[in-house]
Amino acid sequence: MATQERPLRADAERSVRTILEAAERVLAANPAASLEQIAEAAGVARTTIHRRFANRQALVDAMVRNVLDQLDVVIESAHPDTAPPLVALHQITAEVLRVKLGWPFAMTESFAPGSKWAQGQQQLVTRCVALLARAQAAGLVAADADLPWTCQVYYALIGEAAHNTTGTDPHELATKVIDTLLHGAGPRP
Amino acid sequence: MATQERPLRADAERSVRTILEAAERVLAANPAASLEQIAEAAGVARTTIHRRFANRQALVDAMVRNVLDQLDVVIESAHPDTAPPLVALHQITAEVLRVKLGWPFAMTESFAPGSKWAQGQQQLVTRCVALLARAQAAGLVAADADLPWTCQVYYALIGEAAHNTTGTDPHELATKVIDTLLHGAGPRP
DNA sequence: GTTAACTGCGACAGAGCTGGTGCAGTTAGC
DNA sequence: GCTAACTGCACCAGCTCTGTCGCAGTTAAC
Repeated sequence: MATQERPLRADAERSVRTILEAAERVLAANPAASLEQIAEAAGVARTTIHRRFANRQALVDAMVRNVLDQLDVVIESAHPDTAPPLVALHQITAEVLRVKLGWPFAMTESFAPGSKWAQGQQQLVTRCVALLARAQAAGLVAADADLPWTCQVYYALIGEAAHNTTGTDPHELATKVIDTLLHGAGPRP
Repeated sequence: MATQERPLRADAERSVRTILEAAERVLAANPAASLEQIAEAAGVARTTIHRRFANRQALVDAMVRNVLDQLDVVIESAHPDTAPPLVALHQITAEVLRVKLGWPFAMTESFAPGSKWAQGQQQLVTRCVALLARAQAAGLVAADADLPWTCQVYYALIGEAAHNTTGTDPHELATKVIDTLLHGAGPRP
């Protein structure tokens, strides 16, 4: 079966990575795809997936945990509590976009409402709101802004930007996202 | 065995409605739900669903067609080509929100990328861009704004607003959406 | 070099979903 | 009131997916 604690051998570790990446590709295209299809995309026998992951849910969970860990690192390394708000915001946006472009399925899965990841996600929202509050204190955000709503909009903008296959440079996209978030589409004074 | 052209009897018509509404409720909660669950929610035998809809896809198609028709009516009645842009925008936003709150599954389904509804959706985008262009001419939107991107943001904002169960009044939500779309979260001059 | 871990393959059982049929009872429409 | 349409029910056939097993061959780790 799977999901044991014993350290994996190097080749097993490798096939786990391969499976996770293939699952991302396949499930992004079709969330209802079978394990058979995932195995084929990974160049692996279906039984191997079952050996490494107890069931489909365990596989998805591993994918989600993977991106959540990445997001944690990304946010931490942007120093959202000490760096200038706009700098941190830009840095985080670009990096989150990079993660989202690579792991779209796992990303949407982790953000699915009412999932087991709700608490982990709530933690992200809290940090996001905290950063926005710093931006507010710095005058970047209106004093009377609805921060949870702004945070929601921020996530949505990142999601939309990730759909834009044209501008694939994360930093360029990040600039657009933050510009839209702060100023909208209206005329500038 | 279904989707015939012969006019349905009144009771059959009624059960079709019941099934569509139940399907919306069930599939919104779980897109992978079985027809059995939908039938149960509709207070109907599963075979009845099969009698009215050739297969699962036909059922979903009917749901999507239903909302697309609603959206068409909604947009048309707001006179997007003649009414003042801001008025039309607000009117459309509020009504679309009303539709989305009632048919979240069908709505996201119809907007799924690469679906058979892509062309119908493209038509909506075109009309949306046209309306935004009028708003641009009226000075509501920056002259150098990226209209397709703005339209994308507009859709995303509507989607997010629909997740807000707190402010359930469509007009209130519409105000928030348009305000965010045009001005973002930054401080007002 | 030995051993334990890993993999592919073939096969299997079980479960769930789909789509269909026939029949008896009810109901809308004329 | 008559007829055709509609529905629920029981039942069935077929399919796909999941999860498991054993075995033979390969490979990493000591």
